[in-house]
Amino acid sequence: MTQPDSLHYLGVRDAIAARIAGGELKPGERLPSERQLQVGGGVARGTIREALFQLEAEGVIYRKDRSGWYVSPPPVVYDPTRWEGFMSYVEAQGRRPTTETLSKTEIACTPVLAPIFGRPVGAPMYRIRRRRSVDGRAVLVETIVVDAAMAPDLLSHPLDGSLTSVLKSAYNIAVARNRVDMQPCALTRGEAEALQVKSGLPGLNVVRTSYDAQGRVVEFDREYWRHDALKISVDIRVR
Amino acid sequence: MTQPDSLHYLGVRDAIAARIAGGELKPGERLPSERQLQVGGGVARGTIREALFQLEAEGVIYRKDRSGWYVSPPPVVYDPTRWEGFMSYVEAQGRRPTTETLSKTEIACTPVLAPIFGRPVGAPMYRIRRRRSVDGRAVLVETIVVDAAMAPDLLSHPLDGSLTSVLKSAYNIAVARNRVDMQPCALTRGEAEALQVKSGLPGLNVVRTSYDAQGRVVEFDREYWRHDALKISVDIRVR
DNA sequence: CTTCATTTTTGGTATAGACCAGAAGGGCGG
DNA sequence: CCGCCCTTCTGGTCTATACCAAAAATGAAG
Repeated sequence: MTQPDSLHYLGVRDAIAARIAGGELKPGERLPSERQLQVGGGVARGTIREALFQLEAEGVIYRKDRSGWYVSPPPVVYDPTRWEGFMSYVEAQGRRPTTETLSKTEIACTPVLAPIFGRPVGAPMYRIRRRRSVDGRAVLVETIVVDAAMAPDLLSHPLDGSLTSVLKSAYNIAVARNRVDMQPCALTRGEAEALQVKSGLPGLNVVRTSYDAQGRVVEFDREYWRHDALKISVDIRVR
Repeated sequence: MTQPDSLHYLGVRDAIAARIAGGELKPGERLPSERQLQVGGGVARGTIREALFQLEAEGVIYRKDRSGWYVSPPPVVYDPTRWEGFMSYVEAQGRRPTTETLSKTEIACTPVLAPIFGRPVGAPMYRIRRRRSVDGRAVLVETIVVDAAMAPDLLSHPLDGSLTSVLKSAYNIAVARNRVDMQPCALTRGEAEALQVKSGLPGLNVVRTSYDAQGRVVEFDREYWRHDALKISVDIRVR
């Protein structure tokens, strides 16, 4: 798989990357349109797009559907072992976090959820869907499930902040253990729509299960992140 | 960004995905060629490729340059907080790990490495480049740097196994702390070539810094993973 | 000023055709 | 049997064109 350095789209890619690295185009700024990038220099739009796709995979640029290509802001650093919640760690990095609650409903425990929570199928659960943004750009959508028996009337509390602190202050439920799974994925229909990206774009699937001191599942959370919005950082002392 | 379900390439994608999910095509098996997938049903090769790219992003299939598309094997689970080394945790999952040493050289400490190791620029260091595979498929390339003063004559030891255990048994150096950073990236020229993938494909960049009990940097390791080869899993007790 | 409808621009999808370099396979000669 | 060459197949790149739907810009009307 040797590469001859002479591929057309790689040249286009590097030219654009240079303009970004050189500060000519700043984070959040819009790139010239694909047709403008052709300039007339005998390059097909498909070739321009190939270059843009590469930069997108690198996290250098992102797109808004039918609006244009934009320079990506720096990613948020996330340490799964330190659990302060989205709002505080984004703020700690000098960024502006926001949360929107997309829906909150009471559901019946499904066959998938039952073994996770150790509760019978049909038991009442709360499901909360939220979208979280950094500096106005949506970076993740999440679906949280909580056992209704542990936190009755949860949905009447404010849900646009830290759910963990609501559970602690209103129900005296403390998280003692966290299990986090992460895997690259493609964003499908539902998540892509909520993140306002094209379906099929790469993303990161983060599944977090929180347990209390008795080992009961407090919170089951599935998050879909934009692949370019996150940087994972873990610092551990070996026992 | 509503999507009308009627897009041609999504239909093609789902048809192929169904054949894989249905067991007609098994992990490691080769898909029919792009031109064969056109069948004559009035679909352009570009549309077929669009569908294949999506499945690739999802980790369902992967490609070998100019050879064909293949069904992906399941990913390896990796827990950055548990540090047994590549060989043992891959084996523990019933897979066959292999390591090749691509190069091993003594280098002078660079301006980038100097502050990491707390050593002057020009100090002798060892640099080891390795490629690691699972069941015969290359999944990562890594570049390890070790301070030569801490592990004199390191390069004469066998390097195709666990480096950590070599450091421990031969030099009595134990890792007390690990720092791991992970970020989605695009695989560039060098890594892509070593992994035998096309340059620009998405990957995961893992940077691990290991410290001993005195806080000295024992090992600085930069890994580039295929994006579809890895699943990250962390389990932590909250203090 | 705001509001609403229209036009323009933009990226998204799709077709068709072309050529290339590398992989794979077959056959030939040793 | 092995090794080498040549052909075939395959994905990789690129051009050119076309049409669509959504976003953005524009302009008219209130």
